[in-house]
Amino acid sequence: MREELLATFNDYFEQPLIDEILEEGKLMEVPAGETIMDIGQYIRSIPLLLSGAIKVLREDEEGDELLLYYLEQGETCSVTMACCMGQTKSEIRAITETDTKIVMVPVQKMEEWMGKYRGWRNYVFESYQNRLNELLQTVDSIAFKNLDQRLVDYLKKKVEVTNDNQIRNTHQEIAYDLHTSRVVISRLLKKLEKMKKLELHRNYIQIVDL
Amino acid sequence: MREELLATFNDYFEQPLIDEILEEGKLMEVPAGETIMDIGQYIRSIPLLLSGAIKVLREDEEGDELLLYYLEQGETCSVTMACCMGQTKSEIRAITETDTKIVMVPVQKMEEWMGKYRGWRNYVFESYQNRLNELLQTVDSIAFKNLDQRLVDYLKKKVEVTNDNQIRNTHQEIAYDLHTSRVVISRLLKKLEKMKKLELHRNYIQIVDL
DNA sequence: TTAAGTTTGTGCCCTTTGTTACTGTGGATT
DNA sequence: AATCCACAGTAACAAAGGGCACAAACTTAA
Repeated sequence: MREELLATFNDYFEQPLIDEILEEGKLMEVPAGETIMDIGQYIRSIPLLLSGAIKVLREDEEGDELLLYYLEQGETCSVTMACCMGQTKSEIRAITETDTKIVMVPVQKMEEWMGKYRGWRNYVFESYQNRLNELLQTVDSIAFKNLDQRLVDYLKKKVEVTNDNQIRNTHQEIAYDLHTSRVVISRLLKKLEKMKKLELHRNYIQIVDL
Repeated sequence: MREELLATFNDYFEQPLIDEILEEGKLMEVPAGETIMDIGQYIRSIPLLLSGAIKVLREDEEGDELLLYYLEQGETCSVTMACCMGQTKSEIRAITETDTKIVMVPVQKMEEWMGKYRGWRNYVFESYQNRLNELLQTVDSIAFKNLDQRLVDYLKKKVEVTNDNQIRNTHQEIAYDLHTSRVVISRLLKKLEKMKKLELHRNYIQIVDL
């Protein structure tokens, strides 16, 4: 765990902080597809992502979903932090997109470190900034772009995050992430296939050139 | 200025911090409708809102707009903070919705105070949290709701923020905020009028019961 | 092998939202 | 009074996206 922590966070965190994280944090290895945080849950620790990717999504009262953004190596979930600090229930759901390694840090420590370590403060700050910017991107996407473009962006991001040119999802799953219907996604994917940007197969999509 | 600062921020800030703000901050009185921050600008100070309301909006490349949220008394713009800290250009535009009083604090001070004052640190964090939550609301709104509901929400919020049951805007202005066209807004407003929820007049809308 | 379930393709129609174009109206200007 | 102009109302049409139904293809289990 020490090596992985250093590899990912050495640039941000001072040595004593690394030591404290090693002492207080709990390492978790989570396979892809697990829900590690759900809407309405109370949260007592925040995740530092050592490797892999986590997708963060929002749900409304009727159970309709929407992908907000992915967390990648070295990142943490500011929305979760916000919930921790405010002692409120989680506003989001987090699902591992790939196999991941996560260090879970208890909330009390995170508050303590805020006063104690400059590196931690900067990191937390930077996280908030990144999350705000990602959310702005998300807003842009749903407000200003049409579904064709959103789908292409989604596929690109997926390739980047999973580091795999084959997207192993059903059309229905993609539809959930983009908050639309399976039929619509099938239609748009077919259009992209005709444009030679990808090839459709059963249970996976081969990305050619987006 | 001292009284206004105390009235708004006394619960958050310790006395020496208040004194520093008085010393370093610049008081601005801005009439309604002024752009106090624009997309692409570099930002060297962050605003603390003493009274009034500011609307914060996003714009895409084609100049299409979308209202993100309002800032009210005691709040500050975290997106602006994020830009300051990251030394990047503003991602948003801020326009005074009503007449406002604002204290502008230079960025360097704000960073200095982060280490020095617990109250400031908490305030800044809480601001980020509020902004994140507001943005999530915005995402919900545009992702999950249809225009009818978004318009009603918009009008409600406007009444709350301006503290006035008459909304003094043209249909075109409302259309810009919701990123749609004037014709569509006129249509929906007419529908709401038929439902006795409001009365349409030239240049203003009388809210009856939303 | 047969049956059942999952995934994808597609046609048809509906709703929501956006666009264009034209009309009317009240206020301001000359 | 004549003119101009910003604002609002409305009809007609277009486009994007969603819903339903059904077929086809493939997978898994019995």
